[in-house]
Amino acid sequence: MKVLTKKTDYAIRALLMLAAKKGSYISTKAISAEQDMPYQFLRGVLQEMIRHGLITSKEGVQGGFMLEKDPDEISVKQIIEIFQGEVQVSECMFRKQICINRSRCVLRHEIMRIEQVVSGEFQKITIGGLLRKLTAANSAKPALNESDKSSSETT
Amino acid sequence: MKVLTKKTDYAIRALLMLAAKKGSYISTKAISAEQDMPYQFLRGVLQEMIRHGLITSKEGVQGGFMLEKDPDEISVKQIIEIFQGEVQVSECMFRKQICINRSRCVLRHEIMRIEQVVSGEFQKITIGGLLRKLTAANSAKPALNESDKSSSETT
DNA sequence: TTAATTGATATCAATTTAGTATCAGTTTTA
DNA sequence: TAAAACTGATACTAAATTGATATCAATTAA
Repeated sequence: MKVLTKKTDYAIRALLMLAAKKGSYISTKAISAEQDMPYQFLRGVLQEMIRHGLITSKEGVQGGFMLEKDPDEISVKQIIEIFQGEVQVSECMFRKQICINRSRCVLRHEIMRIEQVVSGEFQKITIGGLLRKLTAANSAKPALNESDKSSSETT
Repeated sequence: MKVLTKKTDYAIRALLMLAAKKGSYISTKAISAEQDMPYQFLRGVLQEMIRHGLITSKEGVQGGFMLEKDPDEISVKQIIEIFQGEVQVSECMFRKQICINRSRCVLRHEIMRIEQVVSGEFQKITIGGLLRKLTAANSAKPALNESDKSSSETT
């Protein structure tokens, strides 16, 4: 059970970069190089975020993307919803067919409770919040955007 | 973002039926008919659960499947793990590559916290618990396994 | 012996996910 | 003004996952 897709992951990390340099344009090339994401794929992700009003762009040389919204107003939940759709359980089975039998209903009720929990947790996490943690981590340790194998838990 | 796949859904509901008639064998045919699940697909799901020791089977006429474990010892988390793998975030990116850069690490930390929350919620829900809710619902309202459009919220 | 059943596979189609390629248009700058 | 560095908009592809079907062998009860 995988929670985040690549698109969501790339989107969040791109937004973190844009938030860190709010007010200036950063090119797809710069983001993809620094964050190690496939260039063309990232372009698609960024364009999708323009459509959703999270960022703006400037064409041509010195162009790129810039954060549009307040980082504290962008939640991970919003980003997930853009790239993976609403946090929900089993699409059709609980929504379209509307509770076929009791065991489905009982199960559905419990699952929907979890849906709320998960959704709420993702809403709590914002780009602004993540960025502050990121900056705090950076000031504690010298390396800024380099590889960091010291804090690696394999989990 | 879909939480449960069909396999997990079918598995849970099949287990609920087996738990309700613990000690006796129920055939795939009976389960698939009552719960409206595709016969061959369900067979695969049931066989997978045998391999994981949740149920046992008896071949031949009057054969079928029987619950092996205590319903209170079977959590939805276990079932998800059988059919969808461990509740985790973005496989490779946080595990295999072990924290490539800081933004990934910070994000990972938050996501892993949610992972714990979600996982914990799924662990709380057991077949036994669901069954009790199911029975309580059934005694409140007459219909046992029939369609139930009265308690339908479209969400 | 036959019908009902599971065991074990093999196969398939649709969807989703991840990624690549291309061409047109825009803007800076040399 | 022309080239280079960009985005906009699509079209395409490959691989993985999901959901489902089909088949044949073995087993068991009646």
